[in-house]
Amino acid sequence: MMTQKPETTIHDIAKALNISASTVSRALNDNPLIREATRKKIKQTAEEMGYRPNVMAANFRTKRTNTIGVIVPLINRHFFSSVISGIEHVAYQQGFTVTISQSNDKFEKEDKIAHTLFANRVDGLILSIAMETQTYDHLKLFSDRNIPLVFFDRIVDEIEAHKIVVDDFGAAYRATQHLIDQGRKHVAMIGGPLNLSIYKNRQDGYCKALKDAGLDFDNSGVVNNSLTREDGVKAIRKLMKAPSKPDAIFCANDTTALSAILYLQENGYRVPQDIAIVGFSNEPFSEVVTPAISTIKQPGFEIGKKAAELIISQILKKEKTAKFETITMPTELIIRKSSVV
Amino acid sequence: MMTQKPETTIHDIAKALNISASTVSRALNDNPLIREATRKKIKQTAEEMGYRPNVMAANFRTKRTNTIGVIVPLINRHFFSSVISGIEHVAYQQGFTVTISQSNDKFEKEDKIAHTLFANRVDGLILSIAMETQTYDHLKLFSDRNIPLVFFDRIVDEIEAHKIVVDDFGAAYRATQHLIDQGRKHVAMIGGPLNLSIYKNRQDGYCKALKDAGLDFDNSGVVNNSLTREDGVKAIRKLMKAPSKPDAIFCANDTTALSAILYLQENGYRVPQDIAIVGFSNEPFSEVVTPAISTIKQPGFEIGKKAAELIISQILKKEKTAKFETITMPTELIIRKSSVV
DNA sequence: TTAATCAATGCAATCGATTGCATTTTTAAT
DNA sequence: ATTAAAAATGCAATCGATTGCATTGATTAA
Repeated sequence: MMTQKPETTIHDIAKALNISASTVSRALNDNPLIREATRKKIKQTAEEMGYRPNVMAANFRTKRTNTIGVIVPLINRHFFSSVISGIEHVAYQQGFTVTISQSNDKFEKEDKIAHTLFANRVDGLILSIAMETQTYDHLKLFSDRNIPLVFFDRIVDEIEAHKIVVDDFGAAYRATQHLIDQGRKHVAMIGGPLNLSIYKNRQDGYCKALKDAGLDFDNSGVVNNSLTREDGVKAIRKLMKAPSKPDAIFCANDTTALSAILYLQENGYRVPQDIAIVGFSNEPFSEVVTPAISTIKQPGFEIGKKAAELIISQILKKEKTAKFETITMPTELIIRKSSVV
Repeated sequence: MMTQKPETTIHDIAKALNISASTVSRALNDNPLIREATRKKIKQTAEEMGYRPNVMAANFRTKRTNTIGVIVPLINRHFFSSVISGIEHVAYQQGFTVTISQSNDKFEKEDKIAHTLFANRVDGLILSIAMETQTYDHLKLFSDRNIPLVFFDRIVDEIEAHKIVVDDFGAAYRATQHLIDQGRKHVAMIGGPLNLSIYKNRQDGYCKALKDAGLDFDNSGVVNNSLTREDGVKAIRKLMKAPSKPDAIFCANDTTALSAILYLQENGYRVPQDIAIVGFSNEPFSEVVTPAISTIKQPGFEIGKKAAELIISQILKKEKTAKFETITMPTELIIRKSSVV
């Protein structure tokens, strides 16, 4: 079999042209110190010799990897994969590489991944924390050493960093208000774990809307769970067994909204006539279910783009003085059949 | 502000313990040459000194990155994100990092990404090629240098490598046969670009099923396009304008199946009564649309796991002699309402 | 023409871990 | 106790690109 031909290095090029390796290095990096003619000749020779820069050597020397780490709860989830897609889009344009991991909503895995990415010297980290996560030492690892950090969606208040969120409170408020506008009096809610601010905010928005409308807020009208398809079924079952049945439900995601709709239909209720439903996130299925699910659209791709832009600008600028900002991306209440008779 | 405290290196540890750096290095890597007691002491000191290995230095020296590159057409696509999820799952267990890029189905981007990943010295590459891709020099880059390569789904016949596919031919055959079993006589097809073998195979399976059933194969009964939602609408419109209207349609993906269903419903046709539909891929929405779409389920997560296993085993074993195999993963025809009256 | 200035290029150290080979220490056997 | 064998550790080169500083060559002003 063929033996690996050894890679050509800048030293080989230098030798071939009878110049020094430093000049070659500078020329290839378009350093203005090098004369145009020299640069041209060097680049041409490099081309001819099939030179491929050894990125690892450069990274090692410069202490930069041009790599952005990303941790999401689950890659295989429309919102998150959209965000990743946006991140990758921007990162690629700027010459960065994106390394992706999923926490599976487990703290332990998130912790290990963070350490791995740290050890791999990613230039920055973009993440949305796991449902389980309640302590943040693994993230302080980054912030303590001034490695840029950007949170999106599921953010951490305790750590100073750029954060990208949507106006969960406002969106939930408008969703609930919309249900009330439809004449509903008993608006229940299926909510997520309250240690995550997004779910807390959605719930607060829901409560505020009820209060502002002068509707009684009855605690039994809210069920919190982890928002899976199965948990959704348990939740809707519980809600329908309560003494005062709801005539509308605001769900903290579309998955549980779907659970609710299917359960209700199977049990002889009509959606939206008997019970109106609004979800959150605008999953691809929401548009095509019958009835189509009214929901809050979150701009996943844009969030990803913004996150990448923020982290790259932090990576590139030396000044670590930057004020950290929390950016709120716009949402849109999409009204479909599930909430309007 | 605080100044960056310099990282501790193995030399620092060596100095602290008055031993050599090589011993430290070996101890930390659990090299059996080092005595148990020594190892223990070293590890403890490393811990105390807050030692963090410089992965870049190690990578540079060992010429391995423990990184697997992945290129998919679009991250934000259920099948692909499922595969990625599977890849990440296995890679993580084995201590590998996964770098992900999307080609957006553009050859040019795929080409650039491949070069970037190559320059970054990924230990292996897993990919599903872009619709546009017709030449493979950017992939030979890897195969020529014995860098493991695994194709999945959209494979390349011209390059020797492990390949993971599903039995597109058989699945399409069964899907078509299923439609014929329902008494349909004019089964049309919405197909993909034929330069991709998966679409070629699906089309061949469809044709074979028609022939075996003694049904006339009428060329006007097939429309090929790039299988987007919009193209699906164009395709179904074209099919319905043809002189002999179909009474069933096999679609090469669920997206176009959905296009067809929505178009037909808007235009007064009943699905499945007037026209039966079968899709391909089992997208999340397919189950919940009305009517639910009959489709072929592809095990994305499993494909990802298998791909990762294959590439890692290649990376770890020195022998480059391995016979390349093409693994066919099982599919399942899921019969739902869209094809059965 | 000569010194002074600026533009190009070269020298050599450096980044931190790994590893083949040499050397020392320990263990076992006589 | 002595030596051979085995086990543990150390030495020093190495990976390839980068970069501060030194040096050379070219240009300009006096």
